[in-house]
Amino acid sequence: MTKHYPTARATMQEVAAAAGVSTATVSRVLNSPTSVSPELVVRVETAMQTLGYRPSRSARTLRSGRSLQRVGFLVSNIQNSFFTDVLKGVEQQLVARQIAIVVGNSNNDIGYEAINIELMLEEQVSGIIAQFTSTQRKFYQALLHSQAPIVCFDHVPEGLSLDCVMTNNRAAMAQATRHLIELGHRSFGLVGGPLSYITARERQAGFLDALHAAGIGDDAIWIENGDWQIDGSYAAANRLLARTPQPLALLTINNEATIGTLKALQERKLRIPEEVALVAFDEMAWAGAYNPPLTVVNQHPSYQGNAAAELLLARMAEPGRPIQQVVLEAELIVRQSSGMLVQ
Amino acid sequence: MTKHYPTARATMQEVAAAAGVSTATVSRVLNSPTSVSPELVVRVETAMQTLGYRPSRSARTLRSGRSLQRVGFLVSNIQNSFFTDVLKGVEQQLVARQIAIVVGNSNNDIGYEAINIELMLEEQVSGIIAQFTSTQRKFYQALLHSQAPIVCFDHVPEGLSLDCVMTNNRAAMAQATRHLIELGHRSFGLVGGPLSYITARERQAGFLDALHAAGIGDDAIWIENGDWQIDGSYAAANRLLARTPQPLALLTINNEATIGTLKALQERKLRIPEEVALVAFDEMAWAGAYNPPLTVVNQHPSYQGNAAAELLLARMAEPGRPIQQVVLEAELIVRQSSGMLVQ
DNA sequence: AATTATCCAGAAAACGATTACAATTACATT
DNA sequence: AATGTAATTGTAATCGTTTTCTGGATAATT
Repeated sequence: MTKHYPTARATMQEVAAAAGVSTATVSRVLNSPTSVSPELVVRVETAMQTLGYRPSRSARTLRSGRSLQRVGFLVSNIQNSFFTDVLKGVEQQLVARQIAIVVGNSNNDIGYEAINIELMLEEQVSGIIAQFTSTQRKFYQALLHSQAPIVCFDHVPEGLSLDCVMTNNRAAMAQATRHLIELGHRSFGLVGGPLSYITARERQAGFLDALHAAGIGDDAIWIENGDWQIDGSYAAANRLLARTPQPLALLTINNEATIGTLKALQERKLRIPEEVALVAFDEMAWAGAYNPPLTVVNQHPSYQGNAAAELLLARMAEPGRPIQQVVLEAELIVRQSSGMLVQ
Repeated sequence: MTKHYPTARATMQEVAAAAGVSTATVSRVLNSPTSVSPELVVRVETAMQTLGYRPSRSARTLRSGRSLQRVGFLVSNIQNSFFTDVLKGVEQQLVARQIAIVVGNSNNDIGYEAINIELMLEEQVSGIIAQFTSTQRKFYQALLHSQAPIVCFDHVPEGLSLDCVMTNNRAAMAQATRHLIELGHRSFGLVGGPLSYITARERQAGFLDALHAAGIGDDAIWIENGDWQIDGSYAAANRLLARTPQPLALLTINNEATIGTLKALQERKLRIPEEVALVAFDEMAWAGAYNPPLTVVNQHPSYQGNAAAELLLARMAEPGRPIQQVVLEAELIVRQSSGMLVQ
């Protein structure tokens, strides 16, 4: 008994003919089976089975207007594990609901981002989950006017009110810094990010909050900002290490900054945590396998993805609902790079 | 002079009316502008501009049958950087051509993979670039019968003939092993993968090729196979390290195996490369920032993505063309984890 | 028993594009 | 001047669904 795989795609017409009903009935079986007599339901369903019927999304979307079935996922760098971790969370929520995900990767380029946005709108995505490349509102005018439901994560462009999910960045960074203080470190460096991003500003503020609260003087605080990416952070870390006394306790602003910093440390043959202690923002698959294992701030990215998907679904279902922000607390995972109280 | 953003989406009808032409002409301006008089082209184009017209992909796809505009990208684990690196390469090729990418992540689960495949087929993707979760043909019958153009990368399920792009795995692993031999190492371990995958078998074969060619006896060769993933590889590495004399030269079968192995090494406080030398399969963003920097085999994933996209485009354009395999040579990036000739 | 309400299924009109075909025009050829 | 040809443009059918509207059958109410 071999299963039958039709060569060409069967249409609703053919299913209707095979079941001896009208296409309207087939459609009803698909969309609201309760409104069709049980007898016909089975007849139609077996017809669908044997013909290997698969409804055309294009036709559905075209006819019904709404396309509850396609969602865009836009990020600045698809190679960054934070974003793919979020994507996984989004996927979990959406695939179960038969919603396809269209990905767009701007690769940190506003131009590509614009192309991707256009593409998504043409695709008639019913919503977009985005980590925008820029903080400037002007780049998103067209998107905003398209009326598409949007959920941001990581950061929201200046002056826009949108649903979003974020980490409590200030508290997270403060906690990480406090951890370093409690370990007895006395001078502190931050490999930061571009201050045009609220995310970078908040994390920096958290860093300073903790330091000032502990009465650490400004002469023991160094900050160099990179560009969220490996190379820029590598340069920033090098600037920092060149003018900084050791021992030093270092924090990084995100996962790529961590890699750049590690590279700089590695090249300068500085020992972690003896000469330079480190707490990294963002958990990474290999953080526990690093030598030494890295103490990190975990933003729970896949959970953020879940939350973003839920927000989007809610917004799509009820466009008029109030704008909502979901703020998640991060978790400090203490490993060895931050140094130890007892050596 | 503010740009006009229409609230509701304009249709081709409206554009036609605004430009004082028929919808056929508007369509032609879109699809083969040369067949329309220049004068009308500009009239139509300005009408599209002012109305903010954006063609409906659903309608296009429905009417034209072909949907040259949507491609599926299916992987077993979207969190694995090798796959996202490939995705980036695919993206580069496709977005420029206005083709959207629908991602599917099976998360190493055949069931989820099947759901994703169904979803993609419903989406009427015009082709699929896939890194299949299983090697067993039976899981892909429905997909195959759908007639959708498919390009595999990483591996091809048993007994299927499909376009694909792969690394010359055997040669790559042999080269890596030879590197270790030349460095003077004398016993060798492999943290391998499931041998049901041709990819794992080939890499293992390359490992043995080089060893046998150098006259290394079987008593100096250890192999433990994991599951391509971190945890399984961690366990395999632990088995290996438990029954292996040091010094040892180790190879890993992929990036996740590397992380698992590193974790095991780290826990056992084994020094790299003094006690255990290491060559890792797959370049990773942080490989050069590890302590010590990791010698790796680089598969050029984003280039593989480019190639896969090109293959798919070619197949979509000409379904009858002969099946083609693209085999890429990998590159050994020598850093410090493999040990040094001169200490 | 007559009337009304309820339910179910079909007919047919959309949705927004593409495209075969027909019609018009302009131009070249004789 | 008449005819043929090529280049443009328009008309209308069509893609595969959903959905409104309508009719007929059955059940419920009086």
